[in-house]
Amino acid sequence: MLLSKSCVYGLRATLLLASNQNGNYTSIKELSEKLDISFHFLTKILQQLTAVDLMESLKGPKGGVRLSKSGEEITLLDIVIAIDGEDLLTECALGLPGCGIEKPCPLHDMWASTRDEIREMLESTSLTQMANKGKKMNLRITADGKFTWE
Amino acid sequence: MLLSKSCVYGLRATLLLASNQNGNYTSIKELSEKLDISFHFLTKILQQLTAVDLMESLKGPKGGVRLSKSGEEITLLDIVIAIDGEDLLTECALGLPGCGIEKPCPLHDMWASTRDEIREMLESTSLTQMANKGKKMNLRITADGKFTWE
DNA sequence: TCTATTTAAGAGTAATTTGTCTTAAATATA
DNA sequence: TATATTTAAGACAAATTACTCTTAAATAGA
Ligand code: FES
Ligand code: FES
Repeated sequence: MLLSKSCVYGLRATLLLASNQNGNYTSIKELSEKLDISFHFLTKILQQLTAVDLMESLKGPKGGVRLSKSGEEITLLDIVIAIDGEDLLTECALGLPGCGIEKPCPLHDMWASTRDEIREMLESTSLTQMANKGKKMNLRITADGKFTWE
Repeated sequence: MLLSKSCVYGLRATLLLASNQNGNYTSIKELSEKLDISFHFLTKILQQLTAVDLMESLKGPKGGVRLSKSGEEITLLDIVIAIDGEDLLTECALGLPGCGIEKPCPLHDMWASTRDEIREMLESTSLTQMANKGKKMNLRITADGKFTWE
């Protein structure tokens, strides 16, 4: 799997947040229901995003989470790195320690270029871009497809 | 992680087999020692390759494993699919079921093209090609780099 | 101030992946 | 045929990932 489940859940949730960013807090309960993700699990994941200040949270009634800046300023890469770390983008395809430095593995050239392309793709795409695309083309971010971008 | 550890171990072992393919059987013991992989674990992994006839095995003294055809005819993709399955090359980046069909997810276009590129890269590269490259450029297929392509 | 609501934190469970160990089956060779 | 060697198979254990549940802390609003 390219991305962990946690990461995928984090992406889905932040896409949703970016899709109707209005300054208000959205409760994790609401996110978890719309996205059909376990509430407690999603809470844990989103905590990782608030920990690195990609999100802000507020406890209590009217509380919830919101992006800490405009969704245009947050890239998919920001979310991926916050949750899965840099491994995907730095590790050797053969799992050898210290990709690239000293002695590369036989797959290095091929993999390094594909890997850079993945990074480029994630880095050049903002949450808002993806959310807008999803909204405009009515794309899917849940398994059943019942989700609607209001 | 792009590839599972099992898959990576399978690739390393088959690269080694391709690097000195002479019709003889190589014992898994020898492979596991050269590659610094647990013998029993590697045995299990290679069984998956013999199960799909990418390798042949022989029990007893002088026994071991060998590629069932020329390493030029076996691609990296063959090994990856035999061990990790098609998931990496067919699954949705957001983990949604049925990538592409019906309603794609917002990442679909981007991911599908990157994914095809990964497939292309694995499919167009044979074990022998990689092994020759490794031999010629003295590249690394173990963590410590002590391994030598005799 | 009191209460209901909501995130934070952490313990605990389940599933999957990774790795170990033991025994059985096959086979080359003496 | 007897023995040593090697893969096959399967039970088992450890580590990681995925998920659940309970309790604490914060806060808006009555
Ligand atoms: S060293 Fe293996 S991919 Fe870089
Ligand atoms: S539907 Fe998500 S990548 Fe194809």
